[in-house]
This record gives sequence, C-alpha cells and structure tokens, in this order.
Amino acid sequence: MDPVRRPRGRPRKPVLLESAGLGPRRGLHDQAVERLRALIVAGTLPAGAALVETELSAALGISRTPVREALKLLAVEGLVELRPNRSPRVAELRADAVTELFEAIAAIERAAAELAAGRIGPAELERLRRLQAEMEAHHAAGDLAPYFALNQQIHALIVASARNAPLREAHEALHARAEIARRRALDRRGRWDESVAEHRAILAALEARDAERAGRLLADHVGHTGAALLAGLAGPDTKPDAA
Amino acid sequence: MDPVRRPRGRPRKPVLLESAGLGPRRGLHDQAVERLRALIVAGTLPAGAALVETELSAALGISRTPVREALKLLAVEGLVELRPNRSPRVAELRADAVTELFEAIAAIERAAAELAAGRIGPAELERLRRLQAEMEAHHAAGDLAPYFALNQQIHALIVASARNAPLREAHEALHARAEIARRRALDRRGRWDESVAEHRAILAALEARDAERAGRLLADHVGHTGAALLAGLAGPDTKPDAA
DNA sequence: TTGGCATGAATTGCATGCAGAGCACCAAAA
DNA sequence: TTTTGGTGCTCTGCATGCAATTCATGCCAA
Repeated sequence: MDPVRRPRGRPRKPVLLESAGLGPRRGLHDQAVERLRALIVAGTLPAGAALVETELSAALGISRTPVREALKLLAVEGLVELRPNRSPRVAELRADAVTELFEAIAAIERAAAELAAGRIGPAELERLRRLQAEMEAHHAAGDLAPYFALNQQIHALIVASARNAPLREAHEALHARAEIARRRALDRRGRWDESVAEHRAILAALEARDAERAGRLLADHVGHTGAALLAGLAGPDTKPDAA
Repeated sequence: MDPVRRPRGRPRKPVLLESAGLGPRRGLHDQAVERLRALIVAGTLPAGAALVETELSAALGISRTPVREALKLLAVEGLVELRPNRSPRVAELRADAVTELFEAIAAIERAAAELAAGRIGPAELERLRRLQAEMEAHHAAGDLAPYFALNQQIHALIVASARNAPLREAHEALHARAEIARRRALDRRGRWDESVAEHRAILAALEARDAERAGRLLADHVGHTGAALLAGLAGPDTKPDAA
C-alpha cells in the first residue's frame, strides 16, 4: 500500500488565469457541451454514432462526470438521444423532423419579428442595415462563404430585438439542429438571390415598424429556407451526377 | 484496515419491480427533476431559496450526482439559477419575466393552433369537445377546483394536435414557470367566465378549421390570462386586508 | 442446423472522495 | 470606530470506484 496521500485527480492547473486571461472559462461540463455540439453539427460525430462516455471523456481529456452532464444537456437540445442503460446516440434528423424544425423556427421568428417591430432600437436597426449591406456586397461580388454567418447574425439579432428571453432561448435551442440540416443540404446556392431579397424586405418592414408584415415575411422566408433545405436533403443522395 | 469488500453505496433494492410494478421507473436523476420541479412550482421551495446539493440529496434519499444533473436540467427550464461555485437558487419570477413568458406562450400556442386547425383529427376534436363540456359543467356548477387541470389539458391537447415536436417541447418547458405565476396570483376567479367563453370560441374555430382565427383567439386568450395573472401578482403583496 | 440459456465483457448509473473557490467571522492596524 | 488581512468552514466541481444492466458469444440440447 502507498501511505503517501497524493491527489487522485489528474493535476489541474491552479487556474490563476481565471479572470486574468480573456475567457470567463466556465466549468468543464459547459466546455464539453460546446465542443460536443460543434462536433455533432460539423458531422464529425455523424448521426447515429454511439457516444460512449469513456471514449468521450478520454477524447476531451476530462472525466466521465462532466461528459455525462453535457450529454444530458445536449439531449434537451435534441442533438443526442438518451436511452436507458445504453450508450446515447447522435440524433438522426429525418425529413419530417426537419419540416417540424423549420415550422417551429418560423413560428418563433414570426412572433419575434412582430415584437421587434415595436421594440427594436436605433442602434439595432443600424446594425441590421449594416449587416444587410454587407450581405448585399458579398452577394454582388459572388462571394458565398460569408453568407451563412451573416444570415445567422441577422436572424439572431432580430430575435434579440424582440426582448423576450424565453423566445430567444427557444430559438437558440433549435439553431444547432437547423445548422445540421443546412450543412447537409449541399446545394445552398440556389436560394441565395431570393434570400437576400427577402432579407431586404424584412428589414424594410422592421424600419416601417410594420409588425404584421415583418412577421409574415420572416416566417415565409424561414419556411422557404426549410423547403429548400428539404429539397437539398432529398437530392444529394441521388448522385449530383454533374462535375 | 478492513479487508472485507462490502458495497460502498447504500444498498439499492434489486429493482425486480422494474417492469413488475406500475411505473416505468426512470433513473434517479429523472425522478429528482420531477420532484424538485413539483416542490418549486408548489412554492415549497420558494423563489430565491438556496439549493444545497447535500441537503437535497439527503432530502431525496439519493446521492449528489443525480441531484446535480437534475439541477442542470431545471436550470435549462428556467426554474433554477446556476452560479459558478455557489449554491444554485430557485429562480425569481419578476413581473417583466411573467410578461415575456406569456408573450412566448402566446406565440407558441398561436402557431400551434394554426397548425392544429389543419391537422387535428376527429378523435382529438372529440376529446376537446368533451373537455370543453366538462369545463362548462363545472363552470355552471360554480365548481372552480377542476378548472385549472382541465384548462391545462385543453391547451396541451391543442399544442399536441399541431404535431410538431419542437413546438410541443418548447411549450412544455415554459409550462412550469407559468404554473408558478398561476399559483401566486391568488385571485383566479376573476377571469373564469371570460376564459370559458374564450375556450368555446377557440374550439369553434378549430372545428371550422379556421387557422388564422384559431391562432388569433388562442394567442389573445393566453395574453389575457397573462395580463390577469400579472394584475393578480401586483395586488396580493399589498395585504389583501380581508379575512 | 437451430433454439434456448448461460456466461462474460462492455457500459451505464450512482455513490463517494478530494481539492479549491467563496464567504463569514475575527483580529489587528489606521 | 472603520478598514484590511487572515483563518476556517462550507459547498461546488471533478474524478473515480462499484454494482446492475445489456448485448454478444458460445454451449448444449432437440
């Protein structure tokens, strides 16, 4: 036996950099949520993959406890399926689930746009205008890459402008799954032109503080996006066939 | 030293009754979520109360691990506030949060009603009619007690009839906090008459499969309820003064 | 060959140990 | 008397150990 009492856990660095550094550095379970979510959204952990606690904890360099907590939280988000006494799996995203997902997002964004029309402030409107201008510039230049990040920022900003925490949280919770659908629908160029124009109309409705129109336009826009993604999901399996 | 290797954990009963009993008996963390949620909603654990892991685990007769997991999940629901390295607290429910909460519920139920108008089946419609009849019977008899349970069943059934899992989950997640507001607003009789009539109108719109009207009526109904609760919350603090 | 059961490996679920963060209280200095 | 530094306690966060459950494999019997 070893009478020497040494620390059992792997030596954690004393975390002096807590506030000294830049990041607020939350707990390990929180970091685990983010890293696992990124891996799932990126497809590195493909749908249906078994998420074995010991493997994940080894891969992330942490113990099983925070991994378990992270998996439970990701299950709430719908990214992971928990099965009693079995390894959780990365949730499958079937076509009908994508339909429901975009219906739900459209519903939330419609309500958010209606509220935002009455509550959005000058600074937020200005930021929206700038994002829209950026998006149009990239569009004119034929530069597709920044579109998706800008698109997400615009939608998030509109929801934030509604100043309603539960709606915003529900929206965020659905975002990761929507992103998975976006990444899987390879042909994303098709709706680019339409989408930019729709965004312009939505911005105009918000500037006019026309709640009903803003809500309807945004809900339709999300619906169109969902339908386009759905078509993109159905297609690629049948071999694009072209070079 | 004790060479005898006896089980460390407290002896768990071998759970033969797993399927033999009545309940499907999920994990302890799941039961902990439900019990804690019930305690918070009932006000037994009042807003602002510190939730010390060791106390809860002792009170529930389980170890800290499932308690910790339960607290994280309740935090996602907004019932509990997590603070790094400090005891979680039961979340306060301020007036503006109640306003946002009912805005969000109204948004979700409006969308659900619109979808349900096109998707609700005969069995669900029949069940809605029966619930409405029950509610009217209790109303006619002046029997307030069953109103709240029936009310919740009706709303839940409408949302379920929309056949949209993300919307339903978002709705469920908001329900506990709304229930807290309901319990705190003591004067609930005020809106009883109106509420029953509004439910009748909503049912009629669903039967007519008028999506826009069903959505608008339901959203207005939820908005009225929220406003009434808000008024009820503002009042009681000022001493009811009566016996 | 095939069906049924036993055996065992893999894995979850829960309990518990240990280090560090945060807070309260007290003492000493200004 | 007020403020500052110290000291100890409490509690969280993470790591790890152990039993129960599940799935796969193989053996035996029909």
